[in-house]
Amino acid sequence: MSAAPFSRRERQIMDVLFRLGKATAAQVRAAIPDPPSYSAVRAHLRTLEDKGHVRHKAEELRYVYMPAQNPEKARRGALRHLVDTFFPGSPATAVAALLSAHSSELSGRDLDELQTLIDQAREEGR
Amino acid sequence: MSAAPFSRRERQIMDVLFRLGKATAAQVRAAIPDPPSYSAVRAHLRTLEDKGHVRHKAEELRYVYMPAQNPEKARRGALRHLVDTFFPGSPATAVAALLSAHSSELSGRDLDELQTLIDQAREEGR
DNA sequence: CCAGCCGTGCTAGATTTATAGCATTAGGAT
DNA sequence: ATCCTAATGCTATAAATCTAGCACGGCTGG
Repeated sequence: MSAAPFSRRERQIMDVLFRLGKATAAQVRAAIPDPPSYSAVRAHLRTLEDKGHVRHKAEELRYVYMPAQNPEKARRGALRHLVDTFFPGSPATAVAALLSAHSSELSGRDLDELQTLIDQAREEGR
Repeated sequence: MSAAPFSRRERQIMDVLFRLGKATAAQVRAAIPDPPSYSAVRAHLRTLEDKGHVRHKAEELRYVYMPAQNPEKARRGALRHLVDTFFPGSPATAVAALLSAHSSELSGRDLDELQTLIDQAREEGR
């Protein structure tokens, strides 16, 4: 369990990897707002790999790094953590906040799908 | 901008404060899974206060700490960060994931409110 | 009164994180 | 073949985090 927490830089790097899916050391560095040296990024990637949070493949003479954990699982964990700390006990508020923050970016099709989910929830809750 | 990053412990402590709203040093310590010494928690709270992330009130002879930032703003920031890193470019997926993860905990009234939000989004998107 | 119990402030030290620089290897071009 | 570029592995050191312990002050009960 223990959810091995990350240091500041490690957290930044893991976030980049989750966002990009996979990336070289240089790409990771480029995606960090206040980037440290290339060397430092590589060192962090190595230690993250040692700890089992990241893995790499050799690709075109380069190393391409990616999160070791199943992305879906990581997403669920992040969601749960966020709901627990910022919307404790009221997931509905979380959904509402998320929805209203992005309402203008949602397509009609998106809204249809959400509609379906809500209808399903009503079915279950009956 | 720069989103002043926290160290591992600082992050843990801030999360507890957001979850509880306000808490004494002892309560913060109790809420941390693998707690450091009471002294260490106090030291962290002090440095967090120096940096302006936390403030305290004297209450019943004790210090009660709370986040300095507007909780609503912090929530919005956390949501945006999560969507950006785990659901880049597809907020709809994020909403869907959140919704299906908690569908069983939502009351009929909750669902009504979400319904309203979706309807509003349709209006706007027209 | 005064001893014991909280609570705080502070400082010094251990531990972890973060960084840079150097050595080495592989490929591609001249 | 040899040089140049671009990548990796490693190690030493700088910087920040994390921690514990001690000193002090105020309340409270005997």
